[in-house]
Amino acid sequence: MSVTLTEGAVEALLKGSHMNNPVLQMLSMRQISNTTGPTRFRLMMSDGQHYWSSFLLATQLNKLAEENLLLPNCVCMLTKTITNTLADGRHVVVVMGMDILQSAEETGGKIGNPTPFNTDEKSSSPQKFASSTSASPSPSSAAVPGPSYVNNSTAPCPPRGRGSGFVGKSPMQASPMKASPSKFSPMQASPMKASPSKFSPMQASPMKASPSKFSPMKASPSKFSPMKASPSKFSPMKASSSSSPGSSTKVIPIATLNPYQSKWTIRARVTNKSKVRTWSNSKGEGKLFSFDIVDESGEIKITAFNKEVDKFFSLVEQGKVYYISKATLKVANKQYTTLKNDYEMTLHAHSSIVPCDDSQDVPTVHCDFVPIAELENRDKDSIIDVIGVCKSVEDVSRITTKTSREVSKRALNLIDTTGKVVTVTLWGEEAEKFDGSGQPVVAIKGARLSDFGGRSLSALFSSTVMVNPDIPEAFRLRAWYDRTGYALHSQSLTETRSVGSGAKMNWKTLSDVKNEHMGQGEKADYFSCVATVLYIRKENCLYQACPSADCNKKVIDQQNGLYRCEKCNREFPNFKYRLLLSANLADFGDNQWVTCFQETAEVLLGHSAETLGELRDTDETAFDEVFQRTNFTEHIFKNRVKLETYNDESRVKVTVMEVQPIDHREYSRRLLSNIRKLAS
DNA sequence: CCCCCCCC
Repeated sequence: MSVTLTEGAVEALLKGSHMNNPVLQMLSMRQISNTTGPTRFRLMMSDGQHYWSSFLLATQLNKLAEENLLLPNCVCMLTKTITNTLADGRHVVVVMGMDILQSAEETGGKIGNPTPFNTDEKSSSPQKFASSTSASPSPSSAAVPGPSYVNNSTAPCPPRGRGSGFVGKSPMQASPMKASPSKFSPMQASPMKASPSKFSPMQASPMKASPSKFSPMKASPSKFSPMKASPSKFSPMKASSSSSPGSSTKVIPIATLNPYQSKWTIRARVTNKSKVRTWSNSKGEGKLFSFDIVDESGEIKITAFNKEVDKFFSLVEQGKVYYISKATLKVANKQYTTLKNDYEMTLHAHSSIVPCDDSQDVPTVHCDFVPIAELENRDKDSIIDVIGVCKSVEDVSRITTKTSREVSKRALNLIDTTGKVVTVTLWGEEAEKFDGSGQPVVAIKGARLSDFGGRSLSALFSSTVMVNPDIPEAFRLRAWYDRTGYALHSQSLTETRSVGSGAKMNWKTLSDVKNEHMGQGEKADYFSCVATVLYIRKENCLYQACPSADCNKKVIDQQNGLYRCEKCNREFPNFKYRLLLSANLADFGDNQWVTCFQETAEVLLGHSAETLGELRDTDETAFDEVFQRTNFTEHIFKNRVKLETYNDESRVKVTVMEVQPIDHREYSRRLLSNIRKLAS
C-alpha cells in the first residue's frame, strides 16, 4: 500500500483553508504535562514539504497514542481539525478526527525531506484566514475586529440520523471515521459543512406550516447555514449594535460551540430553567441550578454552581433571550442529558450573561412531536416530544417513592388526531399546579416513554410542559378536537382497566352474565364483552318514527300521505326511519339475545337508519347484504342488563349501549394483563 | 462540582 502526503496541507491547515481530509505524516509526538485535566499530546506533522509541531491531539483521540497506534512515521488522514490562533498569533491545529492510513512500521521512515514551515511568510491577520475559508462558522466574522481564532473543519458531514430538522439525535452514529472514537464527533453536529437543506426543518419537521416565531420553521434555510452570508442572525455587527458584551466577540451558533474555541458569544433563548438545588456528597456540598438554551442551530445545557447561582439565578428567566459568553464547554454526560448536544456548559466567575432585547427571531422551542399512535413503535425509555388535548385528568395525589421520598403526581390523558390516547404523568409542583379544566392542549418536550400499561409517558426534570402553547400545532389540535375529536371513539395506549370513552369496563363472558345473575338486582348492571354477531333479525328492524327532533315515537301511517304521532298528537307529511335491532351475540361459551337501538345499530350495521330505510324500499338485495356482511363480525359490546317484567313474566333484557371495534393489540394486551393478575 | 427523573 502506498500513500501520498497532501502537499501544502501544513500551510493550508495553519491558514484555516478548507482541506478535504489531508494526509500527513506524524514525525514526532510528545506529552504535554498538565496539572489539571487529561494528558494532551502534541504532534509534529509533515506534508512531505513542510512540517509543523503545533498539532494538538484532541483528548478523545488520546487512546490512539496510548495504544501505540499513533507512532512516529505513521501516516494519518486528518478527518477533522480546528485551527486556533492564540492571542500571540501562533497557530495551533487541534486534531479532532484522524484515520491512521499506514502504520509507522509499514511506512518505515520519514517521507521526503520536509522543512519547518515559516510562519513569517504570513503577512495576513487572522481575519484574512477566516475569510479565506469556506468553513468558517460565520463568514461575516471576517469583518469583526480582532477575532482570536479561526474555525475550520475538514470533516465531511454525514446525513443526519433522523428526519428531525437540525436536531438530529445522534450524528455520531453515522461517523465514517474508523479511528476516531465513535462517541465523539461533535463537529458533525456542526452546520459548518452541511448543505443548507440539511438544516432546513422544512423538509422533515412536523412543524411544517408553522408561521410563528415559536417555530424554527420561520428561520429561512440560510439561517441554518452559516456558510451562506447570513446577514443578521449570527452577525457580529448586529451583536455589537445591540447590548452584546464586548466588541470583539462574535455571535456564533450553538451548534458550532466546542471546547477548542476561546472567545465566543452565543445568543439564545432559555427554554427550561431549574430550581436551585443543593447537594451534599463525599466530594463536598453546594448548590446549583441549570437551564437549557436554544438558538436557530441547536440547544445546550448550562449549569451554574454556588456563587454563579447567586449571580445569575434571578437574571436568567425562562423564555428570555441572552448573550452568553465566557463559559466552560465540556463533553456532556449523555447519561444525564436529553439535549441534542455533545457538550454542555458551566458558568464561572468571568462568565457573562446579558439580556438581549431584540430576540424575535430566536426560536423558543425545538419540538419534534411524535404522533400518539406512533408511540407504540418507539422504544421504551426514549425521550420524545408530544402534544395532545388533555381529554381527562386525574386528581393530584401523593405517593412515596422507593427511597421514601414523598412526591405529588398527576396523570393526564392526551389525545391527538391519530385518535389514540396516552397517559402522561406529571410530578411534583408541575402535578400540583396543573389545571386541566377546559381540556387544554398540552405539549411536553422531552417526556420519557415507558411501557407501563402498554405505553405511557412520564415527565422528567428536564421536560418542559406547556399548556396551550402559542404554536400552530396547538391551534390545529384545538380546532380538530372541538370539531370532531371530542366525539371520537379513542383508544388508549395506556391500559388502565378501561377502554373507550373512559368509563370503567366490567369484562364478562356471556355465561358469566347468567351465572352471576347479573341484572336481577334492583338496579341495572353493566358489562362489556367481546362477542361475534351470529344473527340479526331483519324483520321489523326499522320503524317509521316521529320526525320531531326529540321524539322517536312510532308513527301511524294514515294512508293519506300523513303520519300521526300519538305522543306529539300531530300529523306529519313525513317520518324518519329508526333502527331497533334484535341480535344474537355469541362468545366461546354462550350466546345472548340483545337489543340495539338507533346509534348502536347504525355502528353495528355500518349504515345510517335513513340509508337502510331507503335500501329496504328500493333494493332489497342490497339491504339483505348489509345484514349478511354484519353476521360473524366481532366487536366489543358495552351492555346494560336488567330484569324486566311484562304481563307477570320476568326476563333479563340486555341492551347494547356501545359498539366498538376491537383493537387487537389492545385486546391481547388486556388478555395478557388479566392472565398475569390471575397468576399472581 | 449535579445527575433527583419517582407511583401504579
